[in-house]
Amino acid sequence: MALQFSPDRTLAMRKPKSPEANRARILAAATTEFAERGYDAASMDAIAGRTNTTRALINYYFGSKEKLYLSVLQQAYAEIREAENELRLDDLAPLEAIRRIVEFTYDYYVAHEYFVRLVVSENQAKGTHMKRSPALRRLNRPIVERLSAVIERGRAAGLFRSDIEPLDVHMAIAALGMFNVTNQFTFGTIFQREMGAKGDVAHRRQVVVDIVLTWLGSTRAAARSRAH
Amino acid sequence: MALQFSPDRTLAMRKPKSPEANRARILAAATTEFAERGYDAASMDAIAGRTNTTRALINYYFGSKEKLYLSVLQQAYAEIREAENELRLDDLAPLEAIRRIVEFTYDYYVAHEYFVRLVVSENQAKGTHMKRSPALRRLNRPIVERLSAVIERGRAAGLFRSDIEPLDVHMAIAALGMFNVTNQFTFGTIFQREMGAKGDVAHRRQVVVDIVLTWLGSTRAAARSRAH
Amino acid sequence: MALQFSPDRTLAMRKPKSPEANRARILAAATTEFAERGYDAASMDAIAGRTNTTRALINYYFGSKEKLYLSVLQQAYAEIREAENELRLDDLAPLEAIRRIVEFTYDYYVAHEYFVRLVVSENQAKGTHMKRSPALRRLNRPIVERLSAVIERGRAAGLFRSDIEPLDVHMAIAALGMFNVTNQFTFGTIFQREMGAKGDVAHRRQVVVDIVLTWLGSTRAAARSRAH
Amino acid sequence: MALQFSPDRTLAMRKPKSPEANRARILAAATTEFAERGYDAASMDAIAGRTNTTRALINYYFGSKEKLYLSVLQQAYAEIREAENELRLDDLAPLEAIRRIVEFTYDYYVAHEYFVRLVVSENQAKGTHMKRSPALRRLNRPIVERLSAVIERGRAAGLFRSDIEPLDVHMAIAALGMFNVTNQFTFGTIFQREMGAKGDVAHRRQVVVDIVLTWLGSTRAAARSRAH
DNA sequence: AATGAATGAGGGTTCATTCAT
DNA sequence: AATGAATGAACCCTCATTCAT
Repeated sequence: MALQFSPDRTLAMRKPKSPEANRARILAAATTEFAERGYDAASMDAIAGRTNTTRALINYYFGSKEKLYLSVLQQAYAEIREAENELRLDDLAPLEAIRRIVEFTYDYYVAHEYFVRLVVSENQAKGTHMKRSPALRRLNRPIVERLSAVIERGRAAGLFRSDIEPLDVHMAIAALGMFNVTNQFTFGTIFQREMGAKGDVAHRRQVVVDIVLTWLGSTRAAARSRAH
Repeated sequence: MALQFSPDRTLAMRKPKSPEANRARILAAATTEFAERGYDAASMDAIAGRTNTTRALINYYFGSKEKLYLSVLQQAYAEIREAENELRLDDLAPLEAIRRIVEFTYDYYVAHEYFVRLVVSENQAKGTHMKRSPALRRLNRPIVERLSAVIERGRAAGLFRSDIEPLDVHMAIAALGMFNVTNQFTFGTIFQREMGAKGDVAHRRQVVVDIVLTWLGSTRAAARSRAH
Repeated sequence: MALQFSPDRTLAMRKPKSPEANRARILAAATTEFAERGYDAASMDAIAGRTNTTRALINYYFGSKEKLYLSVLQQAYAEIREAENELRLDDLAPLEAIRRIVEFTYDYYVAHEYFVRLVVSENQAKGTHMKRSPALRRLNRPIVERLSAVIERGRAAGLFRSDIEPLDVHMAIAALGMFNVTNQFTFGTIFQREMGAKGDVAHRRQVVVDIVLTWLGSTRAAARSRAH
Repeated sequence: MALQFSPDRTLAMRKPKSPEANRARILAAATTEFAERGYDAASMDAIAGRTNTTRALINYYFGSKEKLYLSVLQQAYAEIREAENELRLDDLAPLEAIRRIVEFTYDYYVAHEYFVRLVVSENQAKGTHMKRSPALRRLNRPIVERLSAVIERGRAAGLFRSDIEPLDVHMAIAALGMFNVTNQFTFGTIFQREMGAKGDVAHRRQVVVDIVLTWLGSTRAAARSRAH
């Protein structure tokens, strides 16, 4: 997904022929702006500026700031869902499949920081806008079903603990991957460590793989002892 | 520890006697406002409204919106640092000490959501304001040193792996605890699970304890096999 | 006579076959909108919305907002003129004929509030648009001629005073009937009395009949004494 | 009440010393604008322009367009109430007192067209704003009480009919006086008669006096015969 | 030490109209 | 004959800040 447009490409055309392209350009610019500044602070003018159009045109296409924002959110989720569909987990042994899921997720967040920022932004807004959009409320990310299937295979092979909920595994993967992006500035500053797409990404990703696989693969006995 | 602690602790009192109290009230109101809406979207007027004062007075006390924000951030970090200082880890066995750290961190985030929101907000702003404040750039949170000491004790006792960096442990603890708060709205909506201070907090906290202790306590051999 | 007649009589039908029908639908919707909000505040978009067409189409049919408005005004006057033509005054004794005129006028205003609102609106605009339309400037409402004829009959029969101008009679009838509709909200609120189509319409109409007939029927001597 | 300001008087002063004067100037300008164009069509910018200030300042003083409008309405009603208080009806015989009330009302509307236009405008808006203002909802215009007292005196003296409600008398007076102003443009155009403050004001006012006095003074028997 | 007054900039949205097709 | 696309202007309101007192 190309978020960075060369402004020159569109500067000349006053009246773009295709409204589809216009819509897409606005959506891309809005994605950047909303990801960059959050819903409230994002400016319709800034979005217009990024696309060489006007606020009026944006409202013509999307109706309002909130509707535009919801379109952005919807597309962002659609994109990650699409990417998740590309994973070929059935070809891999359970352990390798988990590793792939973790690495995919970790890398996706690093490569698509805008997605992470949008999700964070929506959470900072307490999910206000998501609540109002039936389409977004109905969202479900297939990654958890895939994850469940892999875990089931692993359990059948005696490789994974059976007292761990797949959703908790997903949460751990998401949390550890997101944190790398969401907290890169404060964490980086306070602990002097490069985060996000900077520094030793491979190492930090490997740590997450390690955490998740260790957890999933530990024996039940050990788990019991940890719980008092 | 009091759950759901509100920073706006002086909202009830109307006309404070001293300028000190005035300053404190403004700081408390600003904490709430900045946490609630983020830096850009926060309104000086709203802060004034929460304190029965005026925008002019706030500028008189703090100089500008950004300086006020930095004061808020500084105090928020000072408060968690203080709380971390209360932990009495030396009295505990390594394993129990780690458990206490994880639970403390998890609970602190749940109870002090405003702190989490401020940190997220500053990261969404890419650390812009933190960078400009020498005091904040010099921030250090003692928790990592305490954590290091505990891990060292655990290693000496042959309980913990020795190839894990304490900072990575802290990151895992912070990530898993923060995610519970930061992503409660989207995650909750998409996966139909109560997050944050709602739902089965104890279970979710126990999951985090389990993840961290399993990881720390796994054998080196197992770890080696996981890294290809 | 149908009380509460709505000009928006075709709102239900969706896609009309002929451009004629389209024009009529737009006119009806425009009547409602202009009556409801006044010329300036009326929105071409709202009119388009009421007809499931677009602003562009309306301009295509009518040329501009003002031309549309003038068409609306013209039709509104044409309609009351038509209704006035239905009165069969020659069959009635002078006194009864006057009563019928008063009651017709009073009821017409109550039932066709949109007409009253359009007239008021045009007056609030100081007749700007009417002035520009030759057709509207040439408007004549036959009611006054009919009224004159009745008064003449009444005078010949010695029933009515002869020093009263028919136009003043018409003005009194119109004023008293219009006020009931035009000032229903402020008058109703301030004096706690239901106005317009609500409350005791029959009583209020009877008051107007009483006023007009008393005035017309009073003796010249009495009138002279009243004028100092 | 001076609605027409010489703009020169205030053009030089950038920062008026007295906020009171500023408030008054804005209120005066707003009165003119709202009376001229109605609530919806009135422009905050135009009001600002009339006072050499800015929209922001007006909002600073009045909070919003609607609050400003309500202040205008309130002042307009306060002014007519004040004027009504100046009437010295007790010194006059009942018949003369009624004549004075009719003439006062008629003249007030002619001289204070802005008041009539505001009232009409609020009615065109269906009383929306008045409903929201407790102060305006509580309005009562003392003229009706004065009128009642005079009518009572007249009845006691055997001069007036006793089956007429004072409120209906007030309504007739108001209706006939208002119509002269409110419908001056359409009525004038259609019937070629000067209305409002133009033409033979004295004659038209005398007609209203005649109508009201004739009605009030007619015998009961006559009235009975008119009601079928 | 403290504050009411004032303001320029920018916020999102609605508007009537134009124009190429 | 009819319409989707596009736009510049104007709409009301909120903002953080300045300044005289």
